[in-house]
Amino acid sequence: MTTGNREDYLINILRLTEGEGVAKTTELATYMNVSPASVSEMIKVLAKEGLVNYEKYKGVSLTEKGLTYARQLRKKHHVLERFLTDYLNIDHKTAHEEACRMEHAISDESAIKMCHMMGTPVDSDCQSCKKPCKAVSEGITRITPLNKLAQSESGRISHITSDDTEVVKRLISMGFVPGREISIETILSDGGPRIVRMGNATMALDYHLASHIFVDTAAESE
Amino acid sequence: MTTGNREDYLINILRLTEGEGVAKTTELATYMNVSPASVSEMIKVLAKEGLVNYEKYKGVSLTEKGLTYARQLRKKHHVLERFLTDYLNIDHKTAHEEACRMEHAISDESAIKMCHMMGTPVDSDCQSCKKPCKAVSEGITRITPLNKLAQSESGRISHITSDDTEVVKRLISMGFVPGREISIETILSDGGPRIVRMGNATMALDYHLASHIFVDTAAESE
DNA sequence: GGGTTAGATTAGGTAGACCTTAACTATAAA
DNA sequence: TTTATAGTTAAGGTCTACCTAATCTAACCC
Repeated sequence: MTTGNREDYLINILRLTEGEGVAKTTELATYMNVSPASVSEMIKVLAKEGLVNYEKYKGVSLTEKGLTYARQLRKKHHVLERFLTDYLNIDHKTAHEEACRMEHAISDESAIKMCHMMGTPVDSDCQSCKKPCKAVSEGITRITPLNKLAQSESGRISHITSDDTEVVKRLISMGFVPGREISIETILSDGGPRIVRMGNATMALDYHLASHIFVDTAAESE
Repeated sequence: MTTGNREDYLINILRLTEGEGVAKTTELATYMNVSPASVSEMIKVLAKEGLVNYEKYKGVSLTEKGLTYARQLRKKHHVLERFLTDYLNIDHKTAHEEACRMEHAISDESAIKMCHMMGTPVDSDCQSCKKPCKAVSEGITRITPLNKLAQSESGRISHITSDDTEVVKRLISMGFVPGREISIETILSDGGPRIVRMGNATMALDYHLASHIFVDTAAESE
């Protein structure tokens, strides 16, 4: 793992190379408010770690490894930023600044799980983000809204999603936490409440509310 | 703001001084796996910032300011750790390590709001945490157990939960179905039964039983 | 092709955060 | 009062990250 600062360089290189193929030293220096000399120096370090392609006087670009790393970072940033604004009600500017700090501290695993928790792709124009989230929530396993599950079926909560943040918050506070095992005890009527069991708690849940909880039926027992 | 490392020193001083009044240099050094010399040095820095009381050869203790700071950090740690384990299903050991990193990055504001989001006090022996959490968590979501509702208050049943499946089933069979409007007609005594009205039925309900029914008081008529 | 110049690189240096070892000093218990 | 233990200072090392100044290169124009 590299330092937070190095990670910032990577992200900025990603930003600058997204359109063009390479980022120029001066360009990057201006962007980051440091001297070109500092950039040259840092680039060499990053090159030594195999994160950037570097040909003297020709500008930098990310290697495959660096690209993955940088995208991952950006994803973390988005995931955190979104969490801060949507779940904690932090204003966007503050959330952004905070995400800038936290993106260096959060692990890959947590970022992905956070993404799942929030249920939706984090950033519509972030491919590396969109895909894994989608993939995990739809492709790999059978994800079904809780209200579509038959009696006695069970699985693991994959994610919770709703247009309404409040609904998500409420469900989570009720204990519908992604990752937990859940099973349908009883279905009272077709469009009626579901009685479900999670761990050693049983609860009855409105049909409509249940539709926001997505269950991975492939992951029964651990 | 100090660096992450300095913050670690503060937390560890807090830990070691919690029982005794002061932490000894060597003790702290052993605890943190650094030389006593490093501790002496750092202590001086922290003293200069007004975070610790330091008398040569007499050990360190936190000043009021340092105590607040350190408690805040510990709170952040707990809040994050709890979020990681409960919401993201990260195992405890990993969550702890990650919280150690993130506690230095998260803002006070976010930590508090995160605490609110999770609804419960983060740490039972952390006063500064206990209070605000309770207050706001009840404020924001306005989901209240039926037995805590005041007379003539009303709302919509959000969910029913209990360790005991039978209890949930019984309540459902009595007509306490999520989604239904409910109001408190009469409170017989503080810990006594509630007489409630749902639709055109009235019934009396044991105080304890009522505690399993959660009512959303914000959503009266939809 | 040769000169000019903008841009990039190297060299060398500063500063801060931590850490270490080694030598010295205070404290308190025998 | 002595002495062991704990604590402190001094001196110095490493690492990260930055800077300025000087040098170098590529590329473009004539």
